Amino acid sequence: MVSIIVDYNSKIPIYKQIRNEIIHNIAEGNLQNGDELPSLRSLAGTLQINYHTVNKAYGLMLNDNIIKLFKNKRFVISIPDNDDKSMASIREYAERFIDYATVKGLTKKEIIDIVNNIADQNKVKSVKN
Amino acid sequence: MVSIIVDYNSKIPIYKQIRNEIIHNIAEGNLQNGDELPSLRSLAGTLQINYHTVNKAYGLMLNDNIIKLFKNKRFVISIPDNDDKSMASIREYAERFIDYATVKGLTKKEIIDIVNNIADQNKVKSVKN
DNA sequence: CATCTGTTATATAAATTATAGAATGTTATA
DNA sequence: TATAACATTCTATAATTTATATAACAGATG
Repeated sequence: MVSIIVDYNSKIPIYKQIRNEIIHNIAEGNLQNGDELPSLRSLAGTLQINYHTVNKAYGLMLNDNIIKLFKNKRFVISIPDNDDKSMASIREYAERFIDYATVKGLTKKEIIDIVNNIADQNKVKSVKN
Repeated sequence: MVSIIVDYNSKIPIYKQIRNEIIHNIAEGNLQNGDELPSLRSLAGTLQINYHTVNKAYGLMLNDNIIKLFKNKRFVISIPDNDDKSMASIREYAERFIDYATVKGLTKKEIIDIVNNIADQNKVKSVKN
């Protein structure tokens, strides 16, 4: 069940929220390689926003090797197997989270528990392909 | 060894970078409860930026219960023991990281390894106070 | 062909980010 | 007490980012 929810009053720009929501749907297994995304205009209509805002969100994911644009003008989830470029981003996300949790006094066990808890809700592979 | 490094060309605003750097220093154990932060003007001078920008960074941390202002004079690291409000933020950071890592095909073990790796560089408590 | 699609261009408006200066009041200290 | 150092508040400005709006264009689809 794919759902894209945006908070129009959030401090996070809408186009970033859209990207986050789609990534979350992929992580949960609701979207996977080969699945088509809604067209710019249709998603814009659903969310009641301008389609350039959707285009900006898709642009982020194009640049991040998460989706591709096919000749038939459809955006499709397409994540390459080896994407070394992304490791730096992953570590940055991780550091931001762990630094903050550490500062707030969480123990290592508590941090790992949170990770396990969230990962278990995702379609995380248990082994490599 | 406290170090605050900002990238003036980053897409991340300077005031957020300052906050991130200070949080990183606390997580690493280079700064701890009771330590004084540089004055607005002195840090602004060091970083060659306007002191209002530093003020905005400190404002984020005041709002986030990481520092306090003593007697209208000095900003001091001051992190309360129980701060339930922060748990939501911590989980948001965690979700962003784990979603992205999941999408990029990392296994649960690999994700935990990254967490362990980063946590070991921090002064993470092994047990609660 | 008519429609839907993404692309590109231009334009506008609001909000955010960053800098700047000045006035004010507090604290510390010499 | 006088001074310096400090944070606070206010106003102002400029650049950038965010979001919307409209239009024209070309490829794909039915």
